[in-house]
Amino acid sequence: MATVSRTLAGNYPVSEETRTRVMAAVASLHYVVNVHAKALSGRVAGPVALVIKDITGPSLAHVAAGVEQEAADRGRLSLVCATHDDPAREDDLVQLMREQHAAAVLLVGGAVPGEAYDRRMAGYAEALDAAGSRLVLVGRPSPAPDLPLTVVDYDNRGGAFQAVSHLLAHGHRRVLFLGGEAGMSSAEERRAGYRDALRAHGVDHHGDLDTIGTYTRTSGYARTRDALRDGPEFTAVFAASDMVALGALAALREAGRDVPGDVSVVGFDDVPFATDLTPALTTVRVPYAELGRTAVRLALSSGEAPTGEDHVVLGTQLIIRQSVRRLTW
Amino acid sequence: MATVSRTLAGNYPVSEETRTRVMAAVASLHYVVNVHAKALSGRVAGPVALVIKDITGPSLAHVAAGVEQEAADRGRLSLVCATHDDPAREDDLVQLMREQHAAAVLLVGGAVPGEAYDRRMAGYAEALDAAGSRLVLVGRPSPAPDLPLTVVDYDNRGGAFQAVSHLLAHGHRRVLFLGGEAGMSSAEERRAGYRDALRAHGVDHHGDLDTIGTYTRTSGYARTRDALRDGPEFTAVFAASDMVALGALAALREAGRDVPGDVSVVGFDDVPFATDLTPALTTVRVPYAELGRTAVRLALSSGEAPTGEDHVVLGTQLIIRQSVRRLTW
DNA sequence: GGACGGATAGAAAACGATTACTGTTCGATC
DNA sequence: GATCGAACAGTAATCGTTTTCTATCCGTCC
Repeated sequence: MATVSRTLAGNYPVSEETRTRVMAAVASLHYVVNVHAKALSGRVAGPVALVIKDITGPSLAHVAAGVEQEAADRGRLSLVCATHDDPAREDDLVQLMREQHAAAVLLVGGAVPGEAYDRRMAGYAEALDAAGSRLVLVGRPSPAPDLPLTVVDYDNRGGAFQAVSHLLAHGHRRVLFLGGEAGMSSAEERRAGYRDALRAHGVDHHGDLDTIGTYTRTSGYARTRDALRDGPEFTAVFAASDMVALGALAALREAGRDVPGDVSVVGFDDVPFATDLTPALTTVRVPYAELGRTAVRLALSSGEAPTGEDHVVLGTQLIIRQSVRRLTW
Repeated sequence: MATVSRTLAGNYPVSEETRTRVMAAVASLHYVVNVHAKALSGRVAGPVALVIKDITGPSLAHVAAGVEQEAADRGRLSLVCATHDDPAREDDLVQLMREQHAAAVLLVGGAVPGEAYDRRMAGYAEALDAAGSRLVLVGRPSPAPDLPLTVVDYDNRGGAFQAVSHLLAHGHRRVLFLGGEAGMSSAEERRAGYRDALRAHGVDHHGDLDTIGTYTRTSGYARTRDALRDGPEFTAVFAASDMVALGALAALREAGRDVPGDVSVVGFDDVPFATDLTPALTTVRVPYAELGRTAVRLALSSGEAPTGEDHVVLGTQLIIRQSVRRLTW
C-alpha cells in the first residue's frame, strides 16, 4: 500500500522495477485514488463553491465562467448551486459547503442590506473561517470590517452616474429611470448614481421619473408602456439592466417611438447581444468574468498572504453605441 | 462518537437527555460532519458532474440550469467543468470524476463522430460504470449500443427540416444555409435536415448555398456579407444557430436589405432575446433546460430500474415570429 | 424471582488513503 | 572488517465517520 501511494505521488524513491509493476497493476485494475480517503489523511485541494441566484442570466453565466476558469487554473473543481433567492437555501448551502470542505464559498448577486443581513453574513464568515474556508461576497454589500471575509464588488454607482451623465450631456433633462427593487443593494447604488448625475448637472429630481421594479424584461416593458400612456413625459430612459432595456425598447417600438430619434435609451450590464439590438444599445459594461476570476484569486490566496487584499471594487465602463442621440428643440 | 452519529442520523433510539446534550455540544462547537469521512464509511450521494465546452453560451447555460435544478431536487451537488474543446482535458475530467465518485458524468455538446470518438466514449462508459457512475451523452452522437451509458439528444434534423420547410412553404427557393462545422454531429444533422426539406419540396440543392462555418456571430456575419457581395443569389437564410443569425442580420442590415421584406431569416436555438431582435426572429426552440433535467433524471435512476430508458430524443419546435415573409414575384 | 427482551450506550472494526517509523540491503569509508 | 548512511520496502498509526457487536439496566411475564 505504502509503495503504491509513494509511486503515484512520486515523493519518495521507488526502484524502477517496482514503479513499473505498480503502474502495470494500476492500469490493469483501472485504479483511481479515492478522494475521500485522500482528503481524510493527506491534504486535498477543496472545491470552490459558487452560490448564485440563477445561472441562466447572461451576466451571471459570465461570473460562473470566470470562477470556473480561475478555479480550474488553480487545480480546483467548481460547485455551482442556485438559491432561487431563498435565504433558507443559502443557509443550507453554506452549511453544506462547510461539510464539503470547500476552499471558498462565493455568494454572488445583490442582497438587501441591513442588520439581519449583516448578522447572517457575519455568521457565515465565522463558520467558514473556522472550517478553513473563505467567504467571498461578490457584488454584495460588505457587512462590517474585521470579519474574515473578502468582498469583490463593482462600481454600480459610478456606472449609473456615467450612463445618466451621458444622457444629460446630450441635452436630456427628463430621464425615466427604470430602477431595480427597493432595498436591493445593487439597485439602490444604481439609483444613487442616477441621482448623483442629476445633481451634478443641476437637474431637478422628479419622483415620478424614478421608478422601482424587477430586473426583468416584463417589468421594463410594463413601466415604459405605463409612462408613455399616463405620463410622466420623458425624452430618455436609463434602464438599470439590459433586460429591462429590452422591455423598454419593445414598449417604445410598440408605441411608434423611434429610438434614438424620439427617445434615447441606455442600459446596464452589456449583455453579449446588446450590440445586435436595433438600435445597438449604449450600456454600462460590467466586468463579470473578471469579477468571478478575482473572487477566486483573492479567496485562494487569502490564506497565504497575511495582508492580502480583502476588498476590491472593479470599475465599469460606458459602452457608447447607437441608442442615444442629442436632444434638439 | 457512536451516540453522536446516531443522534444526528436519527436512525437509532437515543434518550431525550442524551439528544439534548449532543445537540448542545454540536451547537457550541459549530460541529459539521466531514463528508470525506462519511463517504468512506456510510454511503454518500455523489455529485453530478457537468462537462461542457463553455458555460457562457446562452443555450448551454440553460442546460446547466436544468442539471443543477434536477440534481438539487435529488439532493446532489453539481460540479461544472469547462473543456474549451480540448479532448485531453476531457480525459482528465472523466478520470477526476471517477476519483470524486461522481454519481453521473454529463458530456454536453456536439462532437465529431467516428471510430476514435466511439472508442473514447466506450472507454469512458466502461471506466465510469466500473466505478458505479454513469456516463450521459447530451446532444452528442451515440457511439454503440450495449455500452453502459445514457444518451439524451434532441431532434436537430427534424428541427432544421421544420425551419427550412417553413421557408420553402413561403415560396422561397434559394435558401442560404449558414451551417456549422464539418463533421460536428449536431451541425451535420441540421445540414441533413436542410437537405431533407429541399428534397421533400422538390427543390434542387445548390452546393454554394450550403456553407460551413462556426456557430459564432462573426462567422454568420462574414458568410452573409460574402454571399451578398459575390453571390450566390438567395431570398432566405437559415442560420444553424441564433448567434449565426445575429451575424446574418447585421450583415443584411449593413447591406440595406430589409428583413423580412427582402430576405427572410430563420435561426436555431431560440435564445431568450430572439424575440427582442428587429425583426423578432423565427427560430427553432430546443428544450435545453429539459435536456439537462432529463439527463440527470435518467442517470440517477439508471441504477434502480433494470430496464430504464437509456436513449431519449427530445423534440424541437418552430417558433414563428416576424423574420419570415412570403416571397412574391 | 429468574428469564427475556426493549431501550440505551460504549467498544471496536471497517472505509482507503498518507506518512512517520522500522527494517533490510549494500556500497563506501576509515 | 566493522561502521555508517543512502536507497528502498514494509508496518502500523491516523484521519472522522458509520455500523456491527457487546454490555448494562430495567421493567415484564410466568
